[in-house]
Amino acid sequence: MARPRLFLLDSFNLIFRAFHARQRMNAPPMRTSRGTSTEAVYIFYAMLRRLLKQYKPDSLAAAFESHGPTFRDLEFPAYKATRTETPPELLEQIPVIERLLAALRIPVLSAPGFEADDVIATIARRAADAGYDVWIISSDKDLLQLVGGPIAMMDPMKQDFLYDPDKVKEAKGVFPPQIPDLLALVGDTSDNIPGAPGIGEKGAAALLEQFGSVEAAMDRAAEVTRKAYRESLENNRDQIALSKRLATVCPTVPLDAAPDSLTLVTPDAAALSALFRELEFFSFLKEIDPQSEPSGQPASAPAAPAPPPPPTNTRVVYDWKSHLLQNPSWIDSPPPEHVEDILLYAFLALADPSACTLSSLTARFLDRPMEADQAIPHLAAHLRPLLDAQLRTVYETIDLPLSPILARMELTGIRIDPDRLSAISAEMETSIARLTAEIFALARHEFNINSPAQLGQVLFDEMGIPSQGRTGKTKNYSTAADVLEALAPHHPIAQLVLDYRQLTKLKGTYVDALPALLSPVDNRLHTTFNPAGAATGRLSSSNPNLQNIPVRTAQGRAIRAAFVPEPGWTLLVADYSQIELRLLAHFSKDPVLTNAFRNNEDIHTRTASEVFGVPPLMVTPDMRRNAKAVNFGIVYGQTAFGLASQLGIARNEADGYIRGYFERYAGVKRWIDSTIAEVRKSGQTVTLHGRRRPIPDIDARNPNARSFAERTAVNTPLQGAAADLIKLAMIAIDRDLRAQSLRSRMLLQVHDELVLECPPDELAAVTKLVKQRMEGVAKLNVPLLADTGTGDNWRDAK
DNA sequence: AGCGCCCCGTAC
DNA sequence: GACGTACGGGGCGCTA
Repeated sequence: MARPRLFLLDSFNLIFRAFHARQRMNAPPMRTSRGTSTEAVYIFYAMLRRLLKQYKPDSLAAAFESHGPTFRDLEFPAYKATRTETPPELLEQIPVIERLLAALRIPVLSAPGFEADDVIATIARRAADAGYDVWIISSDKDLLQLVGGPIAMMDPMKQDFLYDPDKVKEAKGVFPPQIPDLLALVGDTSDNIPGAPGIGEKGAAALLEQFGSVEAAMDRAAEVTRKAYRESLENNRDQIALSKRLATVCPTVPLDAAPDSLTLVTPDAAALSALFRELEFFSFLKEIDPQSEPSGQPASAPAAPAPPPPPTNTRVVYDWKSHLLQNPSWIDSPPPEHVEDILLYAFLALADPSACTLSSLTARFLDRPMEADQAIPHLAAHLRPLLDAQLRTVYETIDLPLSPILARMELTGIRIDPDRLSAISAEMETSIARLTAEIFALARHEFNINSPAQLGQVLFDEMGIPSQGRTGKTKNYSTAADVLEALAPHHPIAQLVLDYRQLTKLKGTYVDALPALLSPVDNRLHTTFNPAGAATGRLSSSNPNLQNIPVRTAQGRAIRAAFVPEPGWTLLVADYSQIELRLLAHFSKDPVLTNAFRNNEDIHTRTASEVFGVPPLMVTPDMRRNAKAVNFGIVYGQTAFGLASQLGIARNEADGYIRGYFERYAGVKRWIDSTIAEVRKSGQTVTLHGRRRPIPDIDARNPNARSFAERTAVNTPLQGAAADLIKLAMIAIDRDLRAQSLRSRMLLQVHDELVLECPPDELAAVTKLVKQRMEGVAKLNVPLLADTGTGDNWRDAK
C-alpha cells in the first residue's frame, strides 16, 4: 500500500508572501461590505482549496508561529529585527484564519518559544518515521534543510516547484543538510542573520563543496585562496557560528501531535458556511453549500436555476489576466485547468467593448442582479454557446494564450527617466507662460484659453475673425486645429493658440502625468492592457495609455526619449511596415498593389505615380504626401469631403484623387464593394482569423449611420486582421523567449509595433527572432515586413 | 463634490 | 455629416 501523504503548511509564510504579492500588484484591498479586510483569509483558503483538490493529501496540518519570544530571540536579540512591521490589516485576519481552520477541522500546530519552522521540522521527522510521505508547503528557503528521504518541499509561489535533494542542490548549490551552513555564510537579511561579510551564494556554495561544513571551512581557512573569503572566515568565527545556530531548525519541539491525528476529515459545514457568509465569500459558500442564498438577498427572490456545469476541471473567471496578476505565481505556469474567461467570451461573441463589463453582461443575460461570484458561472452558460468553432479557435489560439503575456508585460512595466521629463516640464512651463501673455495681449484681456467657448468668443465675436461656423450640440464656434491653421497666416493669435494647445496638451497629458503614475515599488510605469478594449480586436491601454505617446513633433518625440531601458540594456522596437495596406493587397488581390509590395516599393510613391500619372522618379514630395493621405483614407473609408479637409484642397480635387485611385487600383474598389455587400447580407464582418463584428447599421435608414456602418465594414477586416497577426506574433515571440530562457522582455504593444528591452548579449539574437516571428506569422499573398531599430530610448530606437 | 458630456488632441 | 480604432484632460452643466 502506498505511503499516506501529509502536507505541512508553513501558514504565515504562505499568507505573508501571497499578501505581499497582491500588494505589489496594487490589487485593490478586499473588504466586506462592513469594511473588514478579508484578502489574507481569501488567499489562504483559495490556496488551501487548490492544494487539496489538486494533490489530494491524506493528512494536513497548519503550522503557526507562537506568540512571544523564541529561543532564537533569546540567543540573538536582533533576530528578525530588520523585519518590517506586519501590516495591521494582515495581522487582524490571523484569528479569522484560525477560525477557518477550525471550521475545516484542520489541526493548527504551534509551540511556545518555537517558530513554525521548528514545529514543521518536528512533525515532518516524526511523520517520516511513522511511514508518511511529507510535503512541506512553504517558500522559506530555511526549510530546504529538511528535504530528503520521504520529506519534500513544495513552493506554491514558484508554480508548485517540488524540491528533492537534487533540486535543492541545483537551486542552492548545496545539499539539504548544508543549508544551515549556507545561510551561516550568506546570511539572511530578512531574518537579520549576519553571515560572513563578503561571501555570497556562489562563494558559500563553493566553500561548502570544498570543505563540507562551515566549521571545517573556518578551521582550514588558511587553505582558502581567495583573500576576501579567507579573511571573512577568520575574522567572523563567532558570528558565523551564531548564524548557523539561528539558521538550524529544531526538530525536537515538545508537541503531543501524533501524525495519525492529522488525517483530513469532513469540515464542520455549518461553521464553514457561517464564516463564508460573514466574510461574503459567496462563490466559496455556493461551492460548499449550493442551496445557500447569500445573506442580504431578499428571501423571496426566486433562486436562479443552477447553470449547467462547465466541463470538468474548468476554472470560470471574468478576466483571466487579472486573476494572473493577483496570483503572480501563476503567470509562468498557470494551474493546469481549462480556463473559461467570460470577458474574452463576451468580447468574441459581442465584439463590443462597452457590452463586456460585468454589469452590462449581467443586465443583458441575467434576470436579476447578482454578486459577481454568482453571476460568472451563469454568464458563462449564456456565452459559451455563442462561440462557434471559429470563435472557439480564436479564443484557444489567440485571446486566451495572450492573457499571461499581457499580464507579464503589465507586471514588468517600462522604465522612464523622470529627470528628463521634469526638465521638459520646466521648459514647457516657460513657453506656456510666454504664449499666454502674448495671447492675452492680442485679445486685450485675460480669459481661459483652455475653454473652447471662451476662445471662440474672443476670436470670432470680439476680434471679428471670420469663423467657420459653429459645431456640435453646444453651438460653439469651432476652434479645432484645422480651423486655427487656416486662420494662422492672417491672424497671429491663431498660431499662438495652436502652440499653446500643443504645449499644454503634452505637458498635461504626458510630461506631468507620467511621473505621477510611477509605481513606488519598482519605479516603473505599469499600464493596463485591455484585451477587450477595441471592437476590431485591437488592444487598448490605459492608466496610463502608452499607445498614444507622442511621436509626430520634435517636442513630442522628446517625451518618447524619456522612455528608457533597464540600465545597461537596450530598447528594441519592431514595427510592421504598412500592415493594413498589405492586408488590403492580400484581400483584394489587386495586381498593382500586390506587385508594389512584392517588389518592396515605397507604397506612397507608387500610389502618387499611379494617381498623378507620372513615373515614380518624377513624384514630388507634395505628390507623395497627397498620395499617402489617399492610402490612409482608403483604409478608413474616407470620403472626398474628408480627404479635402485633410489636405486643405478643394472637394472636387479630392474627388479626382479618389477616382484616380480606384481607376488604377480597380481590384481595391471591387473588394470594398463586395465587402460592403457581404456585410449587408450577413449583418457582420468576419476577419481573417474568424473574429466577428456585427454591423447592424449597414441597413440603417439614416444615411449617415449607414455610411458610417459601411466604413466600419471596410476598416474592420483590415484593422482586425492586423490586430490578430501581431497578437500571434507576440505569442510566438513570448514562447521563444521563454523556451530559450532569454532575459529580454516584451514591454509594450502599440498596434503594429512591439517594444522590448534586451540585455546586450541577447540584443542581436532577439532582434532577429522578433523580426522573423513578426514576418513569419502568416503566409499572405504579399510579404509581411517588420522594421527593427534599437537605441537607448524609445525615440532613438525607432 | 461627483458625474457625464463635449471638445480637443495624442497614437496607430 | 463628412476617416477607422482607442484614452485622457479640461471645461462646464447637471445633480446632489
